[in-house]
Amino acid sequence: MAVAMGTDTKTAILDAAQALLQTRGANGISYQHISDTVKIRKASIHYHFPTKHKLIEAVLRRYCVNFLGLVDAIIASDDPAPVKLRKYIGLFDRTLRNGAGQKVCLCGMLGAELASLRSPTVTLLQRFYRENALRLEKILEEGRKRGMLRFDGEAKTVGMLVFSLLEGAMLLARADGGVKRFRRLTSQLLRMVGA
Amino acid sequence: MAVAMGTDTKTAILDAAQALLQTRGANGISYQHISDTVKIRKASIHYHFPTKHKLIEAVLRRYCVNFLGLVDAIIASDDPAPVKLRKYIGLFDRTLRNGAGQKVCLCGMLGAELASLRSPTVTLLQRFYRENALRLEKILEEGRKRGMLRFDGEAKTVGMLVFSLLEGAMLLARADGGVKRFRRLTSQLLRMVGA
DNA sequence: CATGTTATATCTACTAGTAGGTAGATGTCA
DNA sequence: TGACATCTACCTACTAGTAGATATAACATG
Repeated sequence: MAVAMGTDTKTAILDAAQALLQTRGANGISYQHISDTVKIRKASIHYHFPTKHKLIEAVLRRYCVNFLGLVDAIIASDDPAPVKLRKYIGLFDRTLRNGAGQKVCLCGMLGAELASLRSPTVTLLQRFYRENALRLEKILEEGRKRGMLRFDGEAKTVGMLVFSLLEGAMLLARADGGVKRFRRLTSQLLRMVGA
Repeated sequence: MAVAMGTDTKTAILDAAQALLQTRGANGISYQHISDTVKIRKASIHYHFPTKHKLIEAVLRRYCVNFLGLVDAIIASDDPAPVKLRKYIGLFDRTLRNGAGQKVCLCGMLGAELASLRSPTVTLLQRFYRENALRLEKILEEGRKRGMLRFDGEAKTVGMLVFSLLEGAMLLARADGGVKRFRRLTSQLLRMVGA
């Protein structure tokens, strides 16, 4: 089953690459690292993803689709805004938990390495940031309108603020304090938007 | 003047390394990059800093002392808390501006690359985070006591939140929106602590 | 004051290992 | 047979780090 096998391998490569990217970053990993994890030869990875840039781009593309899909599901639910917000934060919390406290958001990591990335990847990254801020704005605005959230200022700005904080808090929590600290920070954040 | 010359070179190496670290990260730079910038041979860098880890550690150590020194000066002034907070944020703002929008806080960058760092560097990084949170707590608590700041929750937690946001906002602003976006985020932050 | 000594600092030239990437043979299945 | 997938073997470029020669300047001694 050449086609099916190939697809599985491709997914396995993407999975391994993503996990490595989230812990060590783009400049901290090599095809050899991925090869060791997936148990496939280095050259075979090049067959599926001819260059490292293309591989990173593919990982990022898949990550964005998945992540924003989860966010959209949260938004589509009929939960009240504070619950939606909690669930949104839960996505980040889960990443921190699943990676044994060593993984951060892929886009936070790549954001730090921005100078090493190429055009399609950078554009994807920017879009990811914007899409998240946009969705948070939506949740916040709706929550405020229904009196379930309370904060001053534009919902758009607060949305960006929430997103920035989550990315920053993940980095800091990984270095010091772990999930526990992350939760203390997000609880405080929720309090500050009146949730 | 062997001694004086050596000191200057050492400083020049630290300066170049820091600038490169803030834009490209630890895994994104090499002794050759520094050599090109400082106009000294690669081997001469090894004379001053035998290994890359030692060099990074030295850069970080100097950065922490400088940065915390500036923060302490802000705290020691008799400005009201909201002004102190603004000045503190100004330190990050300046980094973003000076680096033509390409530099982020050294400790935010190294935080992302945590998995590639070694023990003394990691410890320094953790200390830097704690020291900043501590100083912010001080400013926040004092401001609230005097009625010049208004927020719910522990000052300690809010201090960590402010710091996390600043680190996160720098990363995001560099990728998308620049200094302008950074300022919009920090203005909103100030608003949320009643400044 | 001239001279030899020593420590500091820089250089050229090298090593072993790893990086990303390629060529081409081999296997495998429809 | 032919497309897909994987392999071995290799290439060139770059990595961190080392060895050893050389320059320089402060210092001690006759």
